[in-house]
Amino acid sequence: MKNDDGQETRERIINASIQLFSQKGYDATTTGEIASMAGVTKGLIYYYFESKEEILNHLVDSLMKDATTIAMDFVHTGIVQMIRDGKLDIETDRLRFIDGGAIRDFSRKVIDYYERALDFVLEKRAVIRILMLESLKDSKHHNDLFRLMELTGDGEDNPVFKTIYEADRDFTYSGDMSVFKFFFSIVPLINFAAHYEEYKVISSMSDRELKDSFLRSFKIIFASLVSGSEILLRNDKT
Amino acid sequence: MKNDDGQETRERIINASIQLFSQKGYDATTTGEIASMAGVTKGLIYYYFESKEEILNHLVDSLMKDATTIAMDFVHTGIVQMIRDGKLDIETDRLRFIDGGAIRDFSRKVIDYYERALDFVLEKRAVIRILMLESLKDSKHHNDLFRLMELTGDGEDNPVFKTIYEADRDFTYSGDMSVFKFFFSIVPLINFAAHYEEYKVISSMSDRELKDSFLRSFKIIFASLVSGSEILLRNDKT
Amino acid sequence: MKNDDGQETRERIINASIQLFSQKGYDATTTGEIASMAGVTKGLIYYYFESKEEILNHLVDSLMKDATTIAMDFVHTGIVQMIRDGKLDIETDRLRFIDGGAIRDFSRKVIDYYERALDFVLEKRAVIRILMLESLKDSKHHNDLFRLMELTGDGEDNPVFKTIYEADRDFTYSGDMSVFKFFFSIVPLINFAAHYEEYKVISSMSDRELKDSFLRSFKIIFASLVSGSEILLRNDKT
Amino acid sequence: MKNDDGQETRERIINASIQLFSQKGYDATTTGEIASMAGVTKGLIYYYFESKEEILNHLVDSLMKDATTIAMDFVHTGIVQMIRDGKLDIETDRLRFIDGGAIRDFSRKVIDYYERALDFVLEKRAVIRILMLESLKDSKHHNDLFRLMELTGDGEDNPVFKTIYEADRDFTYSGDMSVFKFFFSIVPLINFAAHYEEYKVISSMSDRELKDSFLRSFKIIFASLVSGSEILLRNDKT
DNA sequence: AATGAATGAGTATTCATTCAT
DNA sequence: AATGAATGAATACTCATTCAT
Repeated sequence: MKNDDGQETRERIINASIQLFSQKGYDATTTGEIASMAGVTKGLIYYYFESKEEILNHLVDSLMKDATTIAMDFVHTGIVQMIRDGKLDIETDRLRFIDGGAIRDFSRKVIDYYERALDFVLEKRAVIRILMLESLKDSKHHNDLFRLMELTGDGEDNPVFKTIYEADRDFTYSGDMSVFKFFFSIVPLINFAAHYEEYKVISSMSDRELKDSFLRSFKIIFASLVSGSEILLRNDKT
Repeated sequence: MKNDDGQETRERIINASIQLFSQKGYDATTTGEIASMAGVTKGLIYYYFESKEEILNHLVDSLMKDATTIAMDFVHTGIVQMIRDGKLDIETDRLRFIDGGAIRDFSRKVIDYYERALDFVLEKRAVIRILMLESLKDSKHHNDLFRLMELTGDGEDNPVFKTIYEADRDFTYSGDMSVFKFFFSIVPLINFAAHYEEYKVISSMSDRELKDSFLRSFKIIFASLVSGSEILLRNDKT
Repeated sequence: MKNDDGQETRERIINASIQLFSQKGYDATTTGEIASMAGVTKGLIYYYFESKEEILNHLVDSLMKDATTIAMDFVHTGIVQMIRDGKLDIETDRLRFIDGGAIRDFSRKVIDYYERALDFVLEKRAVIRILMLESLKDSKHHNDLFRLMELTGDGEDNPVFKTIYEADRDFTYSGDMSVFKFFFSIVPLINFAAHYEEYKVISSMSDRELKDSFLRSFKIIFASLVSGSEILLRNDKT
Repeated sequence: MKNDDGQETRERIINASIQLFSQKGYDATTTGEIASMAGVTKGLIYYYFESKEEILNHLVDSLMKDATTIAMDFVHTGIVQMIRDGKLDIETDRLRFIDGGAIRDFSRKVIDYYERALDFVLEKRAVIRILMLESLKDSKHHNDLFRLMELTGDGEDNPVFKTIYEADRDFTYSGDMSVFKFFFSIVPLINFAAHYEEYKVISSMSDRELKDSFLRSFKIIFASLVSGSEILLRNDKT
């Protein structure tokens, strides 16, 4: 198959890989299958990519890059801006707001952000599956799921943190906050996307209903964190 | 290596498989690796199992069986007993309790159950990882993760449901309740187990601290469902 | 070893397979042996054929196709033509000729055909061996030997029969005729080819002598069927 | 399965082997299949036989022994006796009889012998198949089919020959006679037995009809050899 | 850009055979 | 006589990758 536009061929290889990797897993997918689904010869794959693994890396890295962009945007328009406006102050293990209006403002921003993130992971759900599969294995992408968390977290080396860090040097999350955020916020989001198709079938809901239902659940969760003028996770036994 | 008790050999094959499948995934694990880790010859594997896949099936099926036992136990000592005692009534989309004492009673039972489930998934975390990996693929075990959910759910054909159903014919969960329970209760639990080792490393917590932190998060979540004399998921926008 | 014309490589695989299958039998031949005799790698065999069995199928099917062509040719230039010329009439269990000249004419054609068939099976004797081996087994080719017989026989579904059938609707062979034709005409021919090499050694004859001797035997057999103005197999006890 | 009479167990192994070897061929039959069909463990087979090949050897050797007995009997009661009685003289390329009565006598004996041989090969048809399969391969039993022919033939080393040889030192068959006897007498007989089941199906004849039909064919063949006071195969072109 | 022939190391599985009990 | 666990070499087949054109 001759093609003037090499980019389109490359796209076809990528899309075939996404579909196959997300269905059968990386290991169980053969280059032959990718080739035939993409409508190219096996040899041609090696013109565009150095190896099968390089295709995987490309997929995951692209996803991580897009995710970073979204997270960065939230941090900037949300947290950093509120700090600069004097509406928010980050203490050792909690975020302190100037008043009830600031909390409502922040809450809206967080929920908006979560909704945007939800749209993103649903759109990219095939790659999300691949990421989940690979993050469970001893692979190069073993830690990518955690890197997603750290995107809004407290690692020295991630760009989002650096942004926050520069805005307020005292920022740090408590351990509880981190656990909560990861396992009851990011993990549900990622898993919702990863298992979307199958869950939709067994739930008999429409796309709209399902998405709304999931967001309602998140709001309940989130509301449970907001109390009075604080967002907190107390270290004393509740 | 001769061995009178073939069962021990079989166990060694199973344990090696658990370790390898959970580390590298089923597809990337070779029978040669299983054999050498189990200290047996490749041929012997096929004396005990019909195929590599049959080993996987065995692992997953065992896990599902154990999980069912735990869930059944909770339903019996928790829900069914309270209904029989007249302390709990199950309505269309909520559980209604006779008084505050009944709620505290029930809450304790749920949290105890979650803790027991947590101990279980942590102990079996290697197999949980395998289950997660396989449930993401188009495999025989594609739906096993959902079957875990349905264990305390409302399918006509699962043993736990049948038990509840006999106790109260009107029982049913709302769609929201199901989404919440799956994505913000089971999914975090499963993922906590699956990513336990790696999370522990990056969190720098001890086993005890980590487990307690996770349970505290769950309690917050759970508390947000309890209100007055009801446990509910409201269908109106919150 | 690169080769522009893949067909030549394919031929080498086919020829090696013929040699090995006919010597050791299909089951006892390994793909490794085929590869090394053909001077290719094991993997390449699977580039040209889907499986070892597909090679076998190809060999046998080719032989059957060639045999069909030869049989068809005989039917056309022999039987059908004589019927059209009014020299031959086919009755229920015998062929009736118009006169002695017609019989001599027909006899010459049958013997010529048998000689051509003999040349064919001798040339293809390696594949004939394979066919015999497989037709003795519960394999896909279990009935191919009989299909050879039916090529000039009376099945509704074979092309030769259809040709004759169109020429004379009353045509049918008696059971005796069929037994005779198969076991004392086709079977000797096929076995002559299949055991040719070994028989030649123990008989100490040259190719020419052996072939002539075999044909003389056939002529005696054939002559015993021709009597008066008929070719027949009587149903009364001889 | 415990068994007091080891012989019966041995028989079960033999019978299972006959059935399986004749259906799938020696190479494609596994010791596991033999064991399960015989109702014994794999290990036990090696108590009774040194190897899988030894089972095959046993089957074929038994058949050859029985066949030899039948052939010997014919030679004694047929040929040798007639020679001793002065009714038959064996010349270079023909058998010369004293008169028409001697021919009828001899013919009856030959046909009786063929009929007995037919009963024998039909009874042993499973082993005959195995013999045919093996005689087509480069195996230990490569020449066993020819050894069957030589049983009434002219090899220095076979017991039947020795008997005839001692009765008349001038005995020898012409090449033609040998070709005829092998390919149009023994080969049809053996093939009739080997393909019996399948041929029966496609011919729609009963056992009785089929056997009679085959014998009638043989009689026609045989009659064509008997002419005047001689049984001959002429070396001049017929 | 694209093809398709070719490679070779690897993979699950099989199987005749052994052997301690 | 009989079992069943164990072996290890072999087997059909796969697949990521290379490369000349």
